[in-house]
Formats: sequence, structure tokens, C-alpha cells
Amino acid sequence: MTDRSDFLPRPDLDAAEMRRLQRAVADAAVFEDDHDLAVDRLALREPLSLDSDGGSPAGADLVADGSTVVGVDVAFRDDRAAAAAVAVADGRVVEVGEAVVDLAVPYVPGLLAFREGEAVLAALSALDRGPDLLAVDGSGRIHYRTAGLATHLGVILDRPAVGVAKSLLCGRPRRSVEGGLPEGECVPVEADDRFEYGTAAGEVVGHAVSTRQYDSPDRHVNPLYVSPGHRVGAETAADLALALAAGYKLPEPTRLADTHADAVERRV
DNA sequence: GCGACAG
DNA sequence: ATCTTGTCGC
Repeated sequence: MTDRSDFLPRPDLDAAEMRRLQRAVADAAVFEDDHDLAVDRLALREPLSLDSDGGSPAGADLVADGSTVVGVDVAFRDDRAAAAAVAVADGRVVEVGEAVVDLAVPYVPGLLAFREGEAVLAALSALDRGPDLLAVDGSGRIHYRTAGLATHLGVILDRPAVGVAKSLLCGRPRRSVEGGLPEGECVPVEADDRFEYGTAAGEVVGHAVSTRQYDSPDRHVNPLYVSPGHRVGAETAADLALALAAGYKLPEPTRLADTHADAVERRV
């Protein structure tokens, strides 16, 4: 199963050990393209649905590149986590995995993988097919030690991964993104002095990506913060987020995982 | 002590 | 993340 069990985000580690492990994960991470994904060919045109697995959607032939993109997210309830893994291939949902586990670690900025990791890995192992790309709800390279949840998961499974966060953990957009960005636009996010390992200040570690925007002047949608998880470069990560978004702010695999995790959480 | 802080 | 209905605007 896991070739890197030594990197598993064990909840029993103390904070110092967790940070040490993250530096090892960062050393093993690859922030350049090393995959067979045809970004332009996996672009989604219409929003997807969790239940309707039956007929092939209109234009499915246009997005049929054979790769499987798996979105993952976790919902919480007291001291339990409900994780969901939604697999999308050829323009439709082909598989859904879930898992419910007890939580042992509190949320600490920078140590998210140790709180959510176990649940996500369990949901992923419930899938029959392995992911060609992981779309994770959280940061990747945009992290104090360049080892966010997306990077940690990507390295453990040795699969390409992208981190999709709704807010910025650290780093700074090259130019202001206040008031939102035009749909389809990206602004590089540079490392700042909060990066304590593996990155020099000023390096581009990800992008603020506007997957959705209103036309009106008084309402706007904030950008997503997309960064490489593993085996994907910063530019490609942003392109993937844009390609996988289909009308909503979040990329479809991630959006559906978000929805399903909530459903599992309240159904248990 | 103050500020910063994915989910 | 979670607690939660209506409501502003296209």
C-alpha cells in the first residue's frame, strides 16, 4: 500500500517531531511537473453531480483523457472526522470513497496533515482505482516548511497532487488581490519570512487563482490559493485548478468531496 | 508581549 | 472547520 509509511502523519508525535517529519517530507517532494497529465484535455465544462452516474455527459469525448482526478476533503463533528474522496474520470464521477475516524489532534496552523491525514488516507484506500492526480482541500507548497497537507499526501502516495486553499496560510501575492481578480486570472504568491524551511523569500510558491467572478462591481469572489503538492509545478497547479473548475469557485473534484464529507458527517 | 494563523 | 435563515443581487 504505502511505500512511505515512515512519512505517515502519526497523531502520537509531539509538535517538534511533526515539524521534523514535515522537513523530511519537503525534502522528498518534487515541485516540478513529473506526470502524464494532459491539462487541457481534462478540462471540465459542466458542474458534476454525486448521484447521477449513468449516462455520459454531453461532450464527454472532449474530456476523455483516461486519467482519474480524486478530490478529497474532511468535515468535522465533535471529535470525529468524516473524509470523502471523489474520483472523476472522463468528465464524470466514477467512484466515491469515505471514512470516519476519531480525532486525536487539534487544529494547529501548519500541522493540518496530522489532524486530517489519517481520515483522508482511509477514504482514499476505499477507492478501487488509484488517483492520477489528487486535488486536496488545503495548502501544498504554500506552507511554513513547504509540506502542507497536499504535499504530505502526494509524497506518501507518490502521486501528483495540488493544494487548493480558500485562504492564505503564508506567503504574499505579488500584487493585491483585494476586491477579487477577473475570472481566469492568476497572481503569483511569493514566499515571505514566514517560510522557515526549503524556500528563499521571493520564490514563487503558488498562485492566487480566480476560478469564478461576478460581473457586477459591488460583489466579488475571492481567489483560491493554489500550490504544488507533489510532482506538479506552480504554473501547472494553477492551470489544473482552472481546468477542473466548472462554474463554481472550487474545482469539481474538491467541491464534490466537500459536499460529500458534510453528508457523511451528519449521516453518522 | 504582539502579530499571524490551511481546516 | 462549525454554529445557522434570510437575503442581496444577477
